[in-house]
Amino acid sequence: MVRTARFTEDDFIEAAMSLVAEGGPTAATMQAIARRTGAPTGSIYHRFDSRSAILGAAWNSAYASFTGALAPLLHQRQAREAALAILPWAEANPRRAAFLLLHDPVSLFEDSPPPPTQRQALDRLETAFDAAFRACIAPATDDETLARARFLIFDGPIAILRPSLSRALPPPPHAARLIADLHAGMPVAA
Amino acid sequence: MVRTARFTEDDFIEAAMSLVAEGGPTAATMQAIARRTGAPTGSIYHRFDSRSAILGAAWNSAYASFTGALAPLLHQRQAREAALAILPWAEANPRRAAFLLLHDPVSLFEDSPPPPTQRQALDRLETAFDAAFRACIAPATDDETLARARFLIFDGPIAILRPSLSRALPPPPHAARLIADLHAGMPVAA
DNA sequence: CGCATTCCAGAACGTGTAGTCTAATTGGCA
DNA sequence: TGCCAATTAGACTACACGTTCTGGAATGCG
Repeated sequence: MVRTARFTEDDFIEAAMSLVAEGGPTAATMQAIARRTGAPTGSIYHRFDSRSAILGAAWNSAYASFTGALAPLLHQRQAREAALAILPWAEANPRRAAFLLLHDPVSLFEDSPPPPTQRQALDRLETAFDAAFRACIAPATDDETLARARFLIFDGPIAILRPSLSRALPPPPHAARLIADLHAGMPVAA
Repeated sequence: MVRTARFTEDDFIEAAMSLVAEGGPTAATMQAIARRTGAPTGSIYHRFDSRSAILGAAWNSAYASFTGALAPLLHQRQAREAALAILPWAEANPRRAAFLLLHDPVSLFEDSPPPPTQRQALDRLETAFDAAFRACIAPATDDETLARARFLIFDGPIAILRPSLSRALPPPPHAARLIADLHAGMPVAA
């Protein structure tokens, strides 16, 4: 290292995340990232091969953070606690949460897919997290139980969280009550 | 009328809807709409002032269809039946459902908002539907009850429906059971 | 039969995009 | 002090996009 770097990879990842969180995938143009970080576009391409590479890195980072918060609870077969854990995670990682949960991933990579290396890393993250999820509901493996658990642990809580996420507000106090009631009235193990 | 029209407004609306349903808002470019309908771009501009006008018309049409299917049930205070009615509606209107429920509306109009006329028409649809929703949960008006009901009637069922919507498949048989269980374990009137 | 009107048709324009290229700057090290 | 690789810097290219423009084709009416 012979010259001190003014910009790190994380600077660009953070900028891309918050731009997507605020204005959707198309808001994260290279020039918008450059403006937000104060870097010229050339410096971004010095760190990343392409725009998809930045978005892919951001996605993997946010996904790893999310699954890292939930996987231990799933392995302990605590479905309710895992669902509730989404709230403090989102409050502690507002940009990551809005980036990951608010916008549709298909729009992120529709123009060009992320580099194969990142795609493989994401595949590993996904299979590891899927294993945790299946461990939580084992021994059931039928489609209905899977869909039910996916709704109770992920999609339901995320739907409850979405209104406050899209307003960049912390989860309201009744969000936790809603999720708890959801699990009380409709247990994962039917 | 002096020359028979080869393309109608609905041709372009339908094309825009299915393009968005399949590939997100950015997939519905004017050239993509032109390709799908077989029309040159000039013919599209003969029917619509702008791209936002097409997307706005598509949105209003889909929203009107959706609320038209649910509002009567809400006025009869049948929250459970309204939530369940989303399934047959989505099965009967697969393109509209995927267009309306799968993708984030903020990405649709982020570049340029729809024409004021359409915006006002949508406002009217929204206030009318909100009145139906409030009639369903009256006399409660507190935030928690509103959020709870919104989740039970709309966001929850939509989250249950989303996986099959994004695969362009009809709702699986267990979707109705899931929604029914949701309302059985967690009634709107707490 | 030709005129007026409606519509089709697609080339052309300006803008904003992702990505490239070349040069200038920086700072540890011999 | 002078070298050299890492990094910044931003002009530049090629392209896709939304939109406009001009011309031609069709059809009801007099």
